[in-house]
Amino acid sequence: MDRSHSNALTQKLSKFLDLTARESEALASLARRQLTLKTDQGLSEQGQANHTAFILTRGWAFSYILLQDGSRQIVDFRVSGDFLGLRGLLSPMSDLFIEPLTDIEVTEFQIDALLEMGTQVPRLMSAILAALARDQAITVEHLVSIGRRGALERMAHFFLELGSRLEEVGQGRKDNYACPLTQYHLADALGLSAIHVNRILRELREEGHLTFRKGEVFIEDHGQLSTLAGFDPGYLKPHPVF
Amino acid sequence: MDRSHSNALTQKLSKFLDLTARESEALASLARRQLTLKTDQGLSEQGQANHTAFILTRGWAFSYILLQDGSRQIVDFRVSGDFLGLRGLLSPMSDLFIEPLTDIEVTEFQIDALLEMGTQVPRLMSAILAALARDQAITVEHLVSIGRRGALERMAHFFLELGSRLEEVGQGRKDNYACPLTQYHLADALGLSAIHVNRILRELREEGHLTFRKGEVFIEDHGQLSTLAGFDPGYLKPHPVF
DNA sequence: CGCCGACTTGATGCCACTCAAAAATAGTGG
DNA sequence: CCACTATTTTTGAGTGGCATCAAGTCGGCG
Repeated sequence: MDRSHSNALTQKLSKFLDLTARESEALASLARRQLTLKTDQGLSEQGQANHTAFILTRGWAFSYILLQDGSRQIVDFRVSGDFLGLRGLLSPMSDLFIEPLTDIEVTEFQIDALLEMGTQVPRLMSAILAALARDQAITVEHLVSIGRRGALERMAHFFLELGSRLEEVGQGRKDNYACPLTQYHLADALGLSAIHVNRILRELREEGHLTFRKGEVFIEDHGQLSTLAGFDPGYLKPHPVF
Repeated sequence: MDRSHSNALTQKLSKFLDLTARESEALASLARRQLTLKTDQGLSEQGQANHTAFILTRGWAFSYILLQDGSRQIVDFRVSGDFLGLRGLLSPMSDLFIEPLTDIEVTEFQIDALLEMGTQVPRLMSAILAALARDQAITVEHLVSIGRRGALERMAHFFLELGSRLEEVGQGRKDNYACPLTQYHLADALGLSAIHVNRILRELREEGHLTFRKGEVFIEDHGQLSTLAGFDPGYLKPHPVF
């Protein structure tokens, strides 16, 4: 897997199937431009208009929904290799916002062109479906966490998932990685209050399970914590496509 | 839209784009067989093996995840016209179960054949992506409900969504429809205890908002309740595809 | 008729929220 | 480099929403 300098789209889809040289080339030609965005530049608007979506190549972003009472539900944090705004091109999505969490780099591509390409190289279409399906599996797992796990398990599960996803894209180890979130982000992602997040973090730290300090996460005993949180990374692993 | 007797797949996808006669025919040829399933026959297993998925044509089903402590999180209730098990073919999904809630009828189709067809009729592929994206939008809305809405708004939002979805497929009116769920189902879908579900239902009834009795739902003032619950059906409406 | 699943209601308790505010940290301009 | 401000983190006290425990009612069905 020595494609670290090739196209972001190529890297993403190669997680789901082995690309031939020809396929890689074709994909690479889809990338329109590299963009650098700062913290306050939302990118939900960008895409809708000109039928483009993005792949995140550096930094963190997050997608969220704002309720009328001003509260916020964060749907997912997006890291290197994740699609941004792909779903918004395919369905209404009312009011899902996407915002950089740090300064980010993204590569832009056109959905039309991608679909067009799918007709010539069918396997690519499967890969895109698989990527979409994986995102859906992640959302479902968050739903389960918020619906049926206590605050502590929920928090633990969250950091375990994050660790796995980051390790997968070479951004750290599953039990030790950089993480630029604030406790407010955690609160809005996990359906808790920021204050309670703080207490739970303390509890996790004092129990020797996990430390989250100054933008870095340490997980003491990954196996033990996985059991505690009911974390089974099965839903994250891409699986071979036809 | 007088295709009520045509193929289920045709009906489903025609929500997202206008099919030509040729396209309809091609799609119709994908359906392998009609199955009738009873309440206790799960169908997660069925699909995975032989690469088939289903469209629900009659009755209700639901998808859920079981946690190790025995609790259950229902992800979605599926009604006529919804896909069943499509995502499971594309990603691992660890342990998402799908089960009939009533006796149901489904039409089976092969994912491979569907993808294959997409290469010849590209617009179909867009429609499938759109259908998947809509399911994702629904899941996200559930996430928001559980994460950030109080029990009463959450319950109201749930019945409002259900009403819209049922009306869309001609299974009732958005403010009055048949609904075979038990309070336990509601509890596991909404992240509440069954007992609390009961109290909230009573409150909704006494406040004159909504009645759920003997498998039937009445919504008094749809507009008012929508405001109360923060329900905006935008995320449900299919939107034109390229 | 007796059983069982679904629904209902009351009492009690805890988990997580809100309100309030201080301490630590980071960012900014003089 | 330091004062100043904004953000983030931390802690305490009090409250409330929702869970749990317990038990009784209703209707359907063998």
